Amino acid sequence: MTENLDNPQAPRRARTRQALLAAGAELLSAHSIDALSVNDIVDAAGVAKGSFFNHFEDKDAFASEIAGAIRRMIENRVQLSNAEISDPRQRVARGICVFVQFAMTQPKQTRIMLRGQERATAKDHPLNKGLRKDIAAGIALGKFSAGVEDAGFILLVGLCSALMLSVVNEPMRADRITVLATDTISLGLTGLGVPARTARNIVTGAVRALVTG
Amino acid sequence: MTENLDNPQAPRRARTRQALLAAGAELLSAHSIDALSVNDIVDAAGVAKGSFFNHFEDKDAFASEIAGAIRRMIENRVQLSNAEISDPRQRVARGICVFVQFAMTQPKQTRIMLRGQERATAKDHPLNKGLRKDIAAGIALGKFSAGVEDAGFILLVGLCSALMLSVVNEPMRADRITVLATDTISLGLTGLGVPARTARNIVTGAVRALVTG
DNA sequence: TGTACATCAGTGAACGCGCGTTCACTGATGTAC
DNA sequence: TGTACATCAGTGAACGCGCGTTCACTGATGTAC
Repeated sequence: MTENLDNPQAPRRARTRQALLAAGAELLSAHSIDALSVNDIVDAAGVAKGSFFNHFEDKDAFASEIAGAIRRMIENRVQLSNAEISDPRQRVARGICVFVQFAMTQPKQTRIMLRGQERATAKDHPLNKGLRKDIAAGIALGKFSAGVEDAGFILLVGLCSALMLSVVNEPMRADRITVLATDTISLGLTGLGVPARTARNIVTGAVRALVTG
Repeated sequence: MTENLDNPQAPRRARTRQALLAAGAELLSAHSIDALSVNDIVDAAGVAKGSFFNHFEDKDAFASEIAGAIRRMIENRVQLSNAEISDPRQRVARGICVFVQFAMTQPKQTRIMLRGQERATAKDHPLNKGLRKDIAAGIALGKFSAGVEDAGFILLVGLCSALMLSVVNEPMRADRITVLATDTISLGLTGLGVPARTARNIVTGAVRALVTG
């Protein structure tokens, strides 16, 4: 992105690049990169075949670029939404809310994200590191049960994925999604040892702040 | 399968078919069907290219056959393991244990199963119907909190997927998996409203009966 | 049991199509003065 | 501002390769008698 600002011919180049990325995001929401041809991509983008290789090494680099952009987008949103929040229970609830919100508003990007989820529980992923840190902090503060570091992590990651999957796969009105997310995240926190009523209050607040508002 | 018994030439035909399916299971555990060529498959199976089309309409039918066989296998195992169990809490715990066990012993099939999980939360899937029925029964009996039909379902489906993903992606000794599964499923039941200590007892019993034993 | 025949499944060469990739050319954009 | 030039990105025809699919042939298996 930075190089575009330095380069006086950026606008034209950037337009082509964006057209390709947008077409790719559209197509990849329905098919794996292996199921797509470069012809499919350039036809959808309305550019010549040769242009594809002006911008991307090959199909796989193209797909990685798109997946990476989506990942960075959601990482930013989670971090932003939790910047001023210190309570680990709230941080966890708000983080998952951001994902649900993303699934509601960007179903296509969400499908791409969910398809590449072989590494969803990998410990080196920034988002997973953050979640693990929040869980550890919650345990240290006595807000979560002792010893749930690993199991709690798996519970919450799974819950978040399954919730997003439901949102993008089942046609639902926004208010229905809000209720479902509130219920599901509350159960998750309850599982981690937060009293059921407290969990619900915390989650309701998070949903109000991030999804409804 | 039945036609093989009627057909006197079954053995030879069945052998070729099995070689193709076994090679497919191996290859599909690492790549999507779109990333594989028929050449890849017949080379791995050690049969001639033409034979592939004696047995399967095309690549997609071949992949469906393999995925379907895996799905039927796990459905059978879950049903068998719960045939004599009526307590919904136990049924849920044992069902998830069967999945974990499967992930431990059949990591390749598990990867194939997890890759095709776009429909993991679909309501018409037999396993999902069963899980929903168990949750409803648990609520009716007062064993699970009121109103957790949908949220509890999402929580448990997500937990089960994330647990399997961890098992196949992170190298772990069997005893570590046992502990992790026990912890995670316990948190899940706790989330659904089962008292933490009761949940742990139920899950420990299920794990003993199905994974350890 | 042995022989002649029928059926069936396996084989791999051959086909043409569509793919990823290249590159000489065109036209747009920016720069010098 | 206008003109000549340089640079850069877009274009699409052309390439050869590997793909999915077909099919005439071979050899294995089973049947008749």
